[in-house]
Amino acid sequence: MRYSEDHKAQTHQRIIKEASARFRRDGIGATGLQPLMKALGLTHGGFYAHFKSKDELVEKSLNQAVEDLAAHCDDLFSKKDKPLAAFIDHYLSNSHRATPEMGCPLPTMSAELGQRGQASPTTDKMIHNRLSAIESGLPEDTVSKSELSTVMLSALVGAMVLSRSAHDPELSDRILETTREWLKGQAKG
Amino acid sequence: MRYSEDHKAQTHQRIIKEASARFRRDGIGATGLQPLMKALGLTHGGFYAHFKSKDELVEKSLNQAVEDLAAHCDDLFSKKDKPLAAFIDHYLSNSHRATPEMGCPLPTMSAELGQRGQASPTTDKMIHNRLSAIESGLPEDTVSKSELSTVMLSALVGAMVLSRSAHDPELSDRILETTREWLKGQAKG
DNA sequence: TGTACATCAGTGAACGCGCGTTCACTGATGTAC
DNA sequence: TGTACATCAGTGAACGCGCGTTCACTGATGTAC
Repeated sequence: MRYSEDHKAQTHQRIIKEASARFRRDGIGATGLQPLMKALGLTHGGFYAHFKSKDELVEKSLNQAVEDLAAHCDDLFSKKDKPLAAFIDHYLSNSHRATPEMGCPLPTMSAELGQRGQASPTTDKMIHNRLSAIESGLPEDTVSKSELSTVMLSALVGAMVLSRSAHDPELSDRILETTREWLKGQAKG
Repeated sequence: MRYSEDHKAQTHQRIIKEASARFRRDGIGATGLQPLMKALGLTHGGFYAHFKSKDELVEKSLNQAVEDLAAHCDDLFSKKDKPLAAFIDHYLSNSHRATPEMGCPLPTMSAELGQRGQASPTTDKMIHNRLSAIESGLPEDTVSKSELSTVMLSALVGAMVLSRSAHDPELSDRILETTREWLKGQAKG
């Protein structure tokens, strides 16, 4: 072989990783396959040796992002003693707002996935992951954990969408901070 | 004149109206000017007699949507005795979920506006409108009206984004219903 | 040890298509004389 | 009353461009004999 044994698998993963970042940062429709492959030092023709279509790449990128973030989330929930507060702080942080390409796909991709008619079980898996993470961080004696975690996820996603689209930095900050502190208040029970 | 005196102004408005619907339903990038003009029985060449670019149309469409929804909202708040509960019911209704083209631009357009670098004072105006509407519907004795209305708007927008992107109808319904009932509980004070 | 062949990840030209945008033009009307 | 001209909303062909996708090919490697 001209390449090492797992070379193709590595390239496959590199494409997914780069795509998953670009889809979140620029949007799915605005991400071209040609520039994407070029950024990896490859030519666009080779793309179809790895994926049968752009839609398949979207699906796989989403899956990858879900797994990465689930791992990251588990990590956070196992290390901190107040994991839910830490999660909220992280989700509604300036750094998450500034780096959509590394962040949660829900505020960046889900609207477009809906519009493209590309909602899939993967989208649901992502939502369920987030919901159960939040739920596991709620105090034992919380009355309606499932309901509260649903509302909390809605507020997290909505606040990030709004703060990213606000033109005035003060408005953007205020949305983030207010929602963050309020949710942490709720998280205490 | 070949056309009535306000003919051009009418066409101008028809373009804005159709665009504002398509932008919300399909996304900005996925909406072509050619199909848009065709749907109005016009040819695409004439577009630039009305707008200097697609971006200008986006901006004006958003402005139009903001004004329409503000009017609709004022109407709702003046007629009902529990306007905030009615607003929440309406925002998180099945019918709003099913007709993004007639609904709030925040869940449908704001993420893309951010990604396009097209966030503008109009986006902020839309957010401020919604915030003050919600705030005006909160009970007199609410402790931190401004904070609560911010969180409520985040939850409204997030719940709509999530429910529209969910693949499983049950999950979609559950997000809508749970957030709706929970927010109405908060609205009571 | 040397030669012929198979493998296969990646190459790059080409495909048709729709995009946003430009522009010379049309043709029905109102106005001037 | 009739003719020449100005107006201007809308027409439709054309522009260059990037898109997703296809495909015949390359060339470095491992294998067979």
